[in-house]
Amino acid sequence: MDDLLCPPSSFLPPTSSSQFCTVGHQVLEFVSQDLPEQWLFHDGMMSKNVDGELWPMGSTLPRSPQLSELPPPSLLLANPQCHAKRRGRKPGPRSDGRHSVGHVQAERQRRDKLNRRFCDLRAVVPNVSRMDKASLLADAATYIAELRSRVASLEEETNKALEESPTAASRGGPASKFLQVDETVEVRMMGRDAAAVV
Amino acid sequence: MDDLLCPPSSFLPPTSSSQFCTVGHQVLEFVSQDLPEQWLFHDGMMSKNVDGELWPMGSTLPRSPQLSELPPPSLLLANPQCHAKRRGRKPGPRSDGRHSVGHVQAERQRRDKLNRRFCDLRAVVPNVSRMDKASLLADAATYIAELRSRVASLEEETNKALEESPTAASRGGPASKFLQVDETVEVRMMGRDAAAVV
DNA sequence: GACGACACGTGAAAC
DNA sequence: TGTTTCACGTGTCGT
Repeated sequence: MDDLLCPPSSFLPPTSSSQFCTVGHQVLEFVSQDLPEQWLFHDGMMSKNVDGELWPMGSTLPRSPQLSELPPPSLLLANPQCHAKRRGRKPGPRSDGRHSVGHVQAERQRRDKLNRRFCDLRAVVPNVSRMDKASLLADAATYIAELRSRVASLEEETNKALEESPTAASRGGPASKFLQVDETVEVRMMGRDAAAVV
Repeated sequence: MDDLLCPPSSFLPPTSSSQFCTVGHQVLEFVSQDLPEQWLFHDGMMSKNVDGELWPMGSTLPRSPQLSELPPPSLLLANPQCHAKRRGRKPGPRSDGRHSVGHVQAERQRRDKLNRRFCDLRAVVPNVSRMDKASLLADAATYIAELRSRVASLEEETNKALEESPTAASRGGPASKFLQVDETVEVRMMGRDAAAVV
């Protein structure tokens, strides 16, 4: 049942490892190489309607139909970036409406809002070393610090270059981007035998 | 016993609300203005030893003494940034060693590792609009995009200024090479954790 | 009391 | 095997 939501074309051999050898630059390359978890672009509301279909012994939670309205399967097949292999717990067989019916829904909504934010944070951070949430946060922090230091050095260099030739700023160049390679090469290991230049 | 870990000087009036007005810019100002939650710098291992002391009906979990070794109280008083008001659930009255004794510890360790990462992500992101985790992630993503666009514009400006006056490049800079970013950078592995750009 | 945000313990999958 | 990461439901606290 799981394979219906995640088409087999996006499935990978279980021997993952050692992909994306020299892909690097810093231009936000797409990250659709492996997908070990659900860390991909959250196209719309996707990770909402997972129970009742994914898990065979689904919970009988009365999900509100205007919120968890699952898209037609054609649209589902067009977007192979749902969570490939679910890791967590099953949606529990609870739902005895004792005193927390909408609470579990609200918590679920909050949870996958947070997961969406994780997804699009991962979309803007290159070189995410591992796929954990913790590593993503650490890489985001180091990337922000690195970007900030690069901005500082570039500002300093721009000031020096501009006081060298004050007329340079008013010209229109052919917009060829350059990347300063000293002091910010920073080869980062992505696995056992792969690296990426940031 | 609780007050020893969290000194009363860091306690807040219960009427929190409306902090972090316009503090921002982007220069990594310190964020020690209000502390509505535990989003502060995680000085060392602090959020580990919280149960059994904070909650009156604490769990009787046998925490390993070499991991949750709390620092001397003098160091604790010097750093008043523990979590002020705990929000979550109590550490459950379980701990019946049926089949998951170290599992709850491992999960707890993972949880506050993630919280530490949240803390030091929050340390490098300015303008954190609200104190939620979700807002922090969203602000981090937008801040990364903003920093990146600023780097791009600064690089373009630097290049224009440098190709206007080519004597600036041969100035006293320490071998500042420039590398065009459109062509592939070939990283060659020299060992297990070393690489060379050729 | 309802809503929002967190942390907790726990089952289950991946490594 | 054991370790690690994740999602789930739930209790609790503060608006």
